[in-house]
Amino acid sequence: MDVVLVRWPDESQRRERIAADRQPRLLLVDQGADPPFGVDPLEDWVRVPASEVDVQVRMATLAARARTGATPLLDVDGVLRVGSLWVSLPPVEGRLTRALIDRFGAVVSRDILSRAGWPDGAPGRNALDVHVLRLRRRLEGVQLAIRTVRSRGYLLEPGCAAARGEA
Amino acid sequence: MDVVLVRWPDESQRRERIAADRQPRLLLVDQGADPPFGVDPLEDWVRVPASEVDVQVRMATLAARARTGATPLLDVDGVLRVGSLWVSLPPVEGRLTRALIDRFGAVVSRDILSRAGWPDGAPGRNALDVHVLRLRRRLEGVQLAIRTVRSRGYLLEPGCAAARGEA
DNA sequence: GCGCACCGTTCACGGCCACGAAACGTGCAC
DNA sequence: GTGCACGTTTCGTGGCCGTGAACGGTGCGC
Repeated sequence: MDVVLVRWPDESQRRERIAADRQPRLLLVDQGADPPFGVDPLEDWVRVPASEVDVQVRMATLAARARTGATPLLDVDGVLRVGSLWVSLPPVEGRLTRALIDRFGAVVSRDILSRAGWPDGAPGRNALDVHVLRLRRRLEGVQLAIRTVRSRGYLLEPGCAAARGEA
Repeated sequence: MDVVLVRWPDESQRRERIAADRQPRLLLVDQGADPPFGVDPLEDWVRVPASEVDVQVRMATLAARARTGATPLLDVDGVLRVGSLWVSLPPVEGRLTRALIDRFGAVVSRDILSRAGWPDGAPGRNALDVHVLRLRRRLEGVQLAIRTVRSRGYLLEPGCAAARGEA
């Protein structure tokens, strides 16, 4: 996702719109203006005029943060895209993945997954386990990991390589 | 938690030690040096010389991020989140942790913990000790520590980085 | 001083259950 | 046929949790 440049304080309401969209942004702070205050890691600011390299580094940092926090995208054809990587998912695994992405980073119960994967009623009890296993293998290729939360469900999160910031 | 000022690139290895402790830090970047690159939201940098207000704002931002990131949060699925780290807690340990978080930083008596962990009546006397032991090990992974207050109870506090600062 | 009760820490063990993983079979599409 | 998607069976592994027991520090009574 691209980093947006915003003049501060001139474009302060544009900043709020962009923040609501959770887009990374770099505020260009006018001489004499007070810099903005906020805890959002997707926002940074720089006092203008600034050297080219300083601006570039801040933008790159914001972009990297956005990348590690970005949620994967599953299109209607069953293609899962994460950054520049992608895999195609068979029907059942696609539906499971959609349920996991809807609550990306949070626990999804086996029950919800079961209903998501088989809307017309689940097959045997172990079918879900096996499909999670196969889905895990497939998701390694796009740097996603399914973590087990015992007796509660599963959770989708960025894989270890992605967490380290490797592209 | 206080923000540490580090000269860059002179004190680069000090920076790494502080980063390992998850302490917020502001790097003072020398004229002519390349600014550092990293995704850690607890790190920021400023090109020296800089105006007083700029440095103050960056330090305040880092301090605010450290505060919000260091406060543990236990969600309904038994997942304990501290900043970007998390662990899943089994039922008994989850209930103990909830009682400890409700009085974060203060002493919680063994009696209250016992009732919190086993609402339907506690098992043997040793059960609480053993669960506290196991909970301690688990919480190391999210930088939290359970301290014993002899004959009073236990208290939960931020882990090693903060402890080093206090001692 | 000594012994002793109290309190807390840690380990080892066993039962139970959730989950992981391999192997196999079926059916479908190309 | 060949390959893939999918479901089932079966077995192994490891987590959760309570118990018992050994060990050590602290403070008290004598």
